[in-house]
Amino acid sequence: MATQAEEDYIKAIFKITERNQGSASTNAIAEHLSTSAASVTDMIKRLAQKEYFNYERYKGVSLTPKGLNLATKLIRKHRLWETFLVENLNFSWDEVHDIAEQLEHVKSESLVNRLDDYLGNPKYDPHGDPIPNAEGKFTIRTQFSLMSMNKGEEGVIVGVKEHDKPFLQYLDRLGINLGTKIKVKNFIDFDHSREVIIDEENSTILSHKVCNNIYVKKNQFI
Amino acid sequence: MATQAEEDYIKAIFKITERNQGSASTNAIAEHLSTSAASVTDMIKRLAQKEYFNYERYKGVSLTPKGLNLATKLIRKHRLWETFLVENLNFSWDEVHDIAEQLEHVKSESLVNRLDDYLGNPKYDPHGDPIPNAEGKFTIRTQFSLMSMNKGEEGVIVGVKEHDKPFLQYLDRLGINLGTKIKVKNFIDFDHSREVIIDEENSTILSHKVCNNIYVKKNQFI
DNA sequence: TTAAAATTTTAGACGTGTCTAAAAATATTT
DNA sequence: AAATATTTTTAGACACGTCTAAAATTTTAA
Repeated sequence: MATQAEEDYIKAIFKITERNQGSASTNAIAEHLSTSAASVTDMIKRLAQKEYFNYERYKGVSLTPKGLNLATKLIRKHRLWETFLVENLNFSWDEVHDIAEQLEHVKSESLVNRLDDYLGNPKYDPHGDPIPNAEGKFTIRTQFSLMSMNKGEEGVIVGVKEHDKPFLQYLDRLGINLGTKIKVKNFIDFDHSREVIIDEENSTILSHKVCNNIYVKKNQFI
Repeated sequence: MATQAEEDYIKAIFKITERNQGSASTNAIAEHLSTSAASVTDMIKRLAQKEYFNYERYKGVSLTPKGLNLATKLIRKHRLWETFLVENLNFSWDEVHDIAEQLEHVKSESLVNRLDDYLGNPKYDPHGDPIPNAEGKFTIRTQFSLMSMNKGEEGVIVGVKEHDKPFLQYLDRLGINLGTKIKVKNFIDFDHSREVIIDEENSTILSHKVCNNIYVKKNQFI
């Protein structure tokens, strides 16, 4: 049974290799976990011995099937708890990360499966991220960054890339949530920002960085 | 912020001093936590320094107000989570202890308070134990052990002393739960067991030990 | 292609929480 | 009150997870 620290490493490597396919570098892991590269090397060696990682000196690490399996379970738990916190306990989407980070380490297969049922087997969490089912499979939705939309196009917000608290609070203030309708009104070439219309009402400017962090589903009618 | 291990010690001392008022002995703590007396001494010294305990060599330990405050919070969390597991996720009362033991270490004031509200601010958990409120106060009910009832008397089950899994499962098989009506039909003097009538239907024999572990409220009409 | 920069690993140390074996203190018996 | 038994503490060790400083390796730049 993996310790909490071990689980944190496994999740970190999952998150890192999720995007830049391949292997996670020592430095990337250290940054992700706010620890030193030396600690990461130590830990990696232990976990490689426990067969969670493929590891070769100076070459970074990737998850073995065993590691991937555990990572998926952790992601499942994390996202189900986030859903519970938002849907049932009325937390807002920027408050749930740290609590779910603790709850995901609670060990009980039946707990997570009953929670899943209690929530109605949701497919996406409050940030729009897919929730793996009990077999570890999850639904991938065709989604695009808001940046990739053309002038005049319309879409619905389905997720965010960063779960950074101030970022989510900023979106809240703009009235942007999952399910919010959004239309690109204008490109501002100078700084690559966009003028958008939110829910067919307010017009506002979203920076290049913000647009890159918002996922939309195009041409969807509610 | 107390670690998980520290919290376990604080709760153990609370539980021990709850009954035999006064102080908890090193050995009692060791047994409660399934560890060695030497480890307990080590740990006690650290925690006394952190002002959770009053401690004097060879004299046992008791909780300071600071320690009592933390213990009460842990009890509150434990019992609220047990209630959630039974009421919302349909666990039975013998399955919830180990899971709640993990959940009680999750640190978030707002989580526990929102959970409390979500559950409708329950006063008692699924074992009939009182749940401290946000201020640490809890309702003590006038309750008696089943053993103290006279022949012919009637009462309602309001709690159990031991939370031992096989014991709770045994009660389940007999149809005994919180709220179950029970009437003492006969004393069996030979072994101090009792013949009782459960919910005005089945008659059965309960041993001296079992009767001592069941709490009833007498003369209560539903 | 060699030097400089960045990354990664090793070495050695530390705090937490645990252990066993032995010593010290307390409690119980006789 | 002395001997014995029990409880508690100390001493010394170890695994986990962390750290800093220095060495080794790889990558980048000149």
